[in-house]
Amino acid sequence: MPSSTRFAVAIHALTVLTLLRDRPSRSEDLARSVQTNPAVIRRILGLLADAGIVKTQLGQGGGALLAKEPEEITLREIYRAVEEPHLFALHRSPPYPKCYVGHNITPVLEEEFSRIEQAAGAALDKTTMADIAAQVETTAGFAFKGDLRFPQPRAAARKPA
Amino acid sequence: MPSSTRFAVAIHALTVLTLLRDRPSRSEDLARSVQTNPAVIRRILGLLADAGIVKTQLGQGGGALLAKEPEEITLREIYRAVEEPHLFALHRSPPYPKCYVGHNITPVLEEEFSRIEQAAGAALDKTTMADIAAQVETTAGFAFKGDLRFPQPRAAARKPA
DNA sequence: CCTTTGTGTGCGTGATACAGTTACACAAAT
DNA sequence: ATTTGTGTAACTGTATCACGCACACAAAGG
Repeated sequence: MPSSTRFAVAIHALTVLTLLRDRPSRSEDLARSVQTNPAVIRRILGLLADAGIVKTQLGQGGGALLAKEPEEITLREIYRAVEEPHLFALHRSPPYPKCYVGHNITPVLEEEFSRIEQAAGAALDKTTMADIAAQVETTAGFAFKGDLRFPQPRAAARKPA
Repeated sequence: MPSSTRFAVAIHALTVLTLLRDRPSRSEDLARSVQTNPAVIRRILGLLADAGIVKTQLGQGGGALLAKEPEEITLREIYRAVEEPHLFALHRSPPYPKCYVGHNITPVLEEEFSRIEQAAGAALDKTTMADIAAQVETTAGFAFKGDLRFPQPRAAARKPA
């Protein structure tokens, strides 16, 4: 298991953005859905923005939006944007060069790991954010109607006090 | 990148065992080739032994041996023996259940991650320790002749003092 | 212009996983 | 009985995270 949960959080946030389409999402609202701190969301959104996947609007009424169509955002792009590139680690310190194996194992491992990462990458390429959003709707059992049902949509729509 | 280098170290050690065939390898010698501490090697060998990949002989002249043929040891088995099972992590704490996305995203992520791990697993299954050993010999440019050329093969074969 | 809203970011904290290291009990061979 | 080598426990240092606070800056709207 990787130490980082950024990939899962990024997909979660992007799912919200996909469902809300043109309505900007604030980091505070995304954080509530993910159950984390707004700063964590902002950092991940920053990585996604660097990759051209999302864009953000400052100020009142602002927030994050998708920068391209959900059909064009693959899981591979997201992974590359928020996680370390390698799935497998090599030795911490280089192996003993005077040993037959130590001297020759590294390029073999690199080639082998690269081959497996390519296979995983191909699998990641098969799914887009449009697919994820559709799967979420299927899991929910009913189509998304524009309301995430956050408890406090902003201030208090139901709390007159 | 995963935090652990156990997979790479395990493949390295098993390559030595494959090349040496029936000669037991001591954790001290494996540690020198990998450039680490013998206890680290013993821990990893312990995991590989639990998985039935290696066996060890105690006492003088002892060490580690393969428990099965190199052609029957796949990278997938090795990975499973020494690493955490999951390539991707879910949220640290569960998402907000009252949110449409938070309530439904987890099973979608699990299914998607499982699909990708299967693809990686299939790629890992394609390579055996026999393949790795052969690739190391190719990289070396000459076949292994039974001598790893550790500097101090035990005591001192070349150091008369 | 000034207040409100919201992002971007730097810094400190605590938790966790890992490699590395030492030490020691136990098993096997001679 | 001595030597050799494994298995394992305990401890350390280090890196990576998520987390959370705080504050500067940008944009919108009165």
